Amino acid sequence: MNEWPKQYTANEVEGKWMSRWKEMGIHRWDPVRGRDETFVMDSPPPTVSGALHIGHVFSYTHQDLIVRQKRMSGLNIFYPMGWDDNGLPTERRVQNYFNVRCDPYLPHDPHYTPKTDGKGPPEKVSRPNFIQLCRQVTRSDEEAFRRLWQRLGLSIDWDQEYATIDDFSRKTSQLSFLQLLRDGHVYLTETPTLWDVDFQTAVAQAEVEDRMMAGAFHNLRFGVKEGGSFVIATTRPELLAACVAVVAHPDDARYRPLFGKQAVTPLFRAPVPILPDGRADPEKGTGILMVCTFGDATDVEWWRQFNLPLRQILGKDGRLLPVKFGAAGWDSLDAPAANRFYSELEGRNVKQARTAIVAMLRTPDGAALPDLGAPLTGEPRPIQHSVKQFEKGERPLEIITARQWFVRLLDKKEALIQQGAKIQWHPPYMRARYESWVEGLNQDWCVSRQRYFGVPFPVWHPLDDEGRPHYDRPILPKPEQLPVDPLAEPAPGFDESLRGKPRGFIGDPDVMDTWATSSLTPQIASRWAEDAARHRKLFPMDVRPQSHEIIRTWAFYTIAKAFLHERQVPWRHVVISGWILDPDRKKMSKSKGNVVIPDHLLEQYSSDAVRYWAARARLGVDTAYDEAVFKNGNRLATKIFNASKFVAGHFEGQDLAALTPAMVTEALDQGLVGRLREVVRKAGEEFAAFEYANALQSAEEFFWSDFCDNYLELVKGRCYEKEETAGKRSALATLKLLLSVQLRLFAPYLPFLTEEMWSRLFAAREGRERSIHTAPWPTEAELRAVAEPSASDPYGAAADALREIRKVKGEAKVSMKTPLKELEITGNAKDLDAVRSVMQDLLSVSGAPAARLTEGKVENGRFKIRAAL
RNA sequence: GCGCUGUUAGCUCAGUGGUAGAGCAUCACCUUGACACGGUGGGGGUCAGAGGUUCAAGUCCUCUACAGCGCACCA
Repeated sequence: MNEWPKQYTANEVEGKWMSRWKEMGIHRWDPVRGRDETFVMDSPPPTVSGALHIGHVFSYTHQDLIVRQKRMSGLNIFYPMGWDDNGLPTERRVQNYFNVRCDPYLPHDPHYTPKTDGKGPPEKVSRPNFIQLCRQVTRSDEEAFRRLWQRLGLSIDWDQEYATIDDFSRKTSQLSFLQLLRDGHVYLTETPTLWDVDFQTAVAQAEVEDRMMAGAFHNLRFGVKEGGSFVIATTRPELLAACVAVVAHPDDARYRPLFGKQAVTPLFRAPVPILPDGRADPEKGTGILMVCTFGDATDVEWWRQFNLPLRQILGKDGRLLPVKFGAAGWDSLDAPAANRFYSELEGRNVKQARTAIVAMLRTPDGAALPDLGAPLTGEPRPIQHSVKQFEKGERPLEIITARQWFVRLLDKKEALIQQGAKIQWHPPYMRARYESWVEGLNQDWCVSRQRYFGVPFPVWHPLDDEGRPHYDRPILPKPEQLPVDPLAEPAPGFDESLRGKPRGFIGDPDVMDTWATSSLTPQIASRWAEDAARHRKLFPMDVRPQSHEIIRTWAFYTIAKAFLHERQVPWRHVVISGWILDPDRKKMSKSKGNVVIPDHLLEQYSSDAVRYWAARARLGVDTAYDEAVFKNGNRLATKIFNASKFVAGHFEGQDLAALTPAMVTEALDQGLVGRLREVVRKAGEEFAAFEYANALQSAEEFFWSDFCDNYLELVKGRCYEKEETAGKRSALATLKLLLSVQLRLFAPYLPFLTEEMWSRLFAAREGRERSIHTAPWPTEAELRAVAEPSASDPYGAAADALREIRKVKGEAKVSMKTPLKELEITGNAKDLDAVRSVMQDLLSVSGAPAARLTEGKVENGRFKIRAAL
């Protein structure tokens, strides 16, 4: 037997095992075994360009706990790892890192190398060069994650690694798109779209966040063409030139006489209809409002409902476009004046335009009709109101008309809620979040992004004789051609020279929403796009672990895709990890600047200790970041090490194989095995419900209090006997069984320490038991090999009596080792029988030469002890 | 506005109708035979508040307060 060190040195041990496990191949999925004996985890591909932080450690540990317990239960584990690398976070990181901006109109420079000084205005680089930089950055970011996962001991099958931008993921994503297009679930249309003016891309409803912002009501006097005036209230005066109608509530007596007449806007003197509609709130503002193209979602509704003209004044860069009043669609009663006013706004961004237009609205010559006075009546009244923003953006979203690809979901809300109900959510109440999200959907899924580092749409558009694209006749690749890049490869049947030429083609310029690919992680991992048999073996998957803020994105889109493609749920269970809160109970996030970087923690406290901290958090429950819990983890590891060392010491010179459950003949030993059986039963049940924290708690309670504090002390006397008595053999056989079972109970949580102990004590050369992580998860049956004690609860009796004896010694302020001179135990007949069955151990631990047992009534507790020192 | 979750010891949390718990912190005591990264014992709680159901409520129901989150609204 190897020499046991005085202390456990986690860093050394942890470094050793990760590479050993790799050599042993114990994390590998076996493609031969059937679905029924396979456990499939749809592990989240982290956004690699995001900061690594303790939250990652937290939630990925949760998955690993589940996976490790299932592996020990004999299941064939499929635990892949992907990297989510495409999309805006990476682009943004590349822009900052290299100080570059993508200019898609620049030609590819094959000899491009990025500058390193990063000073001055950003360098413009071509799309292929930009993508190349993105790939370069993500490669090194992935490496950082990979290192951390390995250090943390995640039992990932690295043969199943993927990245959401790699060839196969692009193929999968494009194939999914083509199938949805074929089945009529996808359409291309020019429509008002939520638009981020900084990133200059469309975004989907799921990426929109409502944020409270300061704004102001501006009261503007409109004229009535037939005579008179009224005052509207708006928070967006800069959109006045885009006004296409005025709306008030049909029952509003103040404005009823105006319906059917024409309003005239200030400054631009555009005649617009005055319309009645129930959505106008008489209580709000002045009760009458202007409809612009487009200030908000209701504007879009009115625009559609009343078939209003489009006056787009906001450009994709968020600046006001050049427009000409007096031209078709831009009616004005005084076009020269309108154009003079507008020239003050053109080219300005929203904020600048607002300042400029408010100044003009203060002058009487801006009046809609002569003699109405300055259009701005009163001062703007500041308000706080919620404004839609891109979750990654800083300026409010605009609504801009653009051609976009959509996945049709609004007509499937009911079905998608049904799908959600077929999945078991842990904790169950998280399903409510999914449902309220689906119920609140008000747009189809906009999947096109006007960006660069993403999966391209596998689509070309034919050009007519004049070189105009026909968007209703897309040219599509054959599935076997995928992945394709329509901007780099010619459309099927065309020569590259016809790109952009009349009767030629253009490639669709957009890339897909990152979620369009991430929502296919089950299909990517199962290789749905090329291996139907493998897909059937892995899909639907068993568990999707994720955090709750992405229920509306990742969970929702994945459920939607699985439904659209196969009318299936993607997984049977969703397990939701909580958040990490900083000590002030604020969510830990990069933007708040309160994140904790995990590397030094793993050094300082060991991976096992950090995993222990993560394991104590129940699903869905937010957890305060508390280093005291890491220390607790270390204490547990140390205690297990020391207990194992003690047991190992008594195994010296013993034939371990000969210590069988049949040798457990002592009542104390049998009684304790019975208790552990309860712990094993509970742990199994808890794990079945993914409640690993509760399983840990019972194992820990048993280990610390029953095994270490009580049993080891009670049994020491027998262990140290010189002779090979039946009592000693019973003790050793019990220690072997109890320690083996307990190490296995702790193995998912403390994989390094338990493997080290297992390798010293129990590891076999071959088969499942060569590693604790493939060794069988403890079962009640295994512990039933030990006979039941004849007395009732002998261990409990011994523990209770011991507590009383310790109390006596404690009150006398003497060492627990001080022997008792006399001992009398009073209790009822049944309990005294139990005491009698463990008497040898009780005398040994108390140091009493003998004990008198007296039958009698006891006030509190089971026994009354009278002891003399 | 609608909804979900929570409120238990100084702190972090467990407790799923039957005598209020754990770890940390705190106090006192115990050091050579696994472990001072330890052991033993103690102090500390009208379980947010009010009502109700029940033989019995931290636990079930109703309302209220506070906190966090989700959804919706956004002139």
